Amino acid sequence: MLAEVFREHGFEGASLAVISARTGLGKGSLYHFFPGGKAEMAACVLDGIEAWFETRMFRPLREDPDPAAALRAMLAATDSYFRSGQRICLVGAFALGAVRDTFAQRIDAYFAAWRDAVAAALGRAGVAEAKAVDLAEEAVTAIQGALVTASALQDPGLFGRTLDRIAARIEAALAGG
Amino acid sequence: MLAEVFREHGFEGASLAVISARTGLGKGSLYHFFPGGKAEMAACVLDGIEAWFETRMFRPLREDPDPAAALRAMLAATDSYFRSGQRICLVGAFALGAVRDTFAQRIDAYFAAWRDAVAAALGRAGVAEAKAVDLAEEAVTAIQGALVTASALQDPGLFGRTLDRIAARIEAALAGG
DNA sequence: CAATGTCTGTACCGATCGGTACAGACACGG
DNA sequence: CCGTGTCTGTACCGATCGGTACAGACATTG
Repeated sequence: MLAEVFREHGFEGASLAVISARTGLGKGSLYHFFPGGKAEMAACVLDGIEAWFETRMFRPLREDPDPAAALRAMLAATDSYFRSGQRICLVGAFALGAVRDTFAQRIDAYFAAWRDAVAAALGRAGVAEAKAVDLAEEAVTAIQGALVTASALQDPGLFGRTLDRIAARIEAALAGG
Repeated sequence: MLAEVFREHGFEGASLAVISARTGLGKGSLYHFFPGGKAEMAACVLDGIEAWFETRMFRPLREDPDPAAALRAMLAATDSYFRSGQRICLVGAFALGAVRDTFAQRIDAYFAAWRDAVAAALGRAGVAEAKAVDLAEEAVTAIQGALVTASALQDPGLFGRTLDRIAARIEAALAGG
C-alpha cells in the first residue's frame, strides 16, 4: 500500500496528506510507526522490495541447483512483479529522481545484486564469465528500459517482447552460443 | 539551464525558489516569460528537447541518403547528448513520475518518434520491416534502461557498453544477419 | 523631454508542506 | 478497580509551496 503510493506519486509527490488518505492512517499513527517521517517510510518500502527480490529472485539465481530453471523463473517473476510493465520499478524511479542521493547506496546495491545474481546463475550454468557478466548487465538494463518505455508508450506488449528477447539470448548462451 | 534544473530535481522537486536561484531570474521575470507557471516552463523544456531530437536524430534517420551512416551517427549523438550516461533522459524521468499524466501525449510521441525513426532507417537500409521494428524497439528500450542503471550504479562504462551492444546488432542487421 | 512597453525585484497571498504536541481511546495486567 | 503502554485523531507549528500584484528600472520611440 505504502509502496504503491510512492510508485504513483514519487517521493516528493507523496505528501503526508496523500499517504494518510491512501493508507487510512492519520498522522499520529504514521509517526508512531515511522518516527523518522517520510524518509523512514520510503526506507521501509525499500526494505520490503529488497527482501522480496533477494528471497524470490537473487537467492534462487545464486543457489538453485538448476541455474537454467532459476533464470527462466526470474523472467517469469519479473513479468509477474511488474505486472507486464504496467507497474514501474520504484528503485529505478528513485534512481532518476532527486531522492537518488538519499538512498544512493541501497539503489546501487539493488541493481548490482540483480546483475551479479544473473551473472552467477549464467556462470553456474556453464557460460563463460565474461559472457555471463555482459549478458547479465544487458538483461537488467533491458528490463529497466522496458519499464520506462512501456510506461511512456502505454504499450502493454512491449514488456513481454523485451523479456522474450532476453529469454532468447539466455537460452542461446546456455546452449553454448 | 531550465532543463538541467528539471533533470536534477524532477518536476515536483524543482521549486520556483530553486529555478529562480539557478536561472538567476526573479519570480517576476519567470512569470513574465512563462505566464503559465511551472507547467509552461516544463512544456517549453520539452519543446526544446523534441526539437533537438527531431532535427539532430529523427530527421536524419528518416531522410539521410545514407541510412547506415545515420544510424551510426544516432548512437554517437546519443552518447554525446546523455554525456555517456551521466545525464538522464528528462522525458523518461517524466514517464516514471507523477507528471506523466500531464505530458502523456508528448512523452508517448517522443518515444514513438524515436523508435519509428530508427525503424525507418533500418528499413531504408534494407532490413526487413518486422526485424527493423523489433530492433528499433530494442535499441530505444536499451538506451533508456542504460540511463536508469548507469544513474543507479554510477557506472561510467555501462552506457558505452550498451551502445556498443546496440551498434553490433545494428551492424549485423545491416549486413543481413 | 515625455510616453510607452518590456523586463525585474519584492512584498505578499492562501494553501500546503513535513513534523510535533498532546489528549483521549483502547486493550491489557495487576 | 487502577495503572500502563499502545495506538490514533486533531490542533497546531514554522517553512515553503505556486502564484499574483505592483512599483520601479530601463531602453526605445516620438
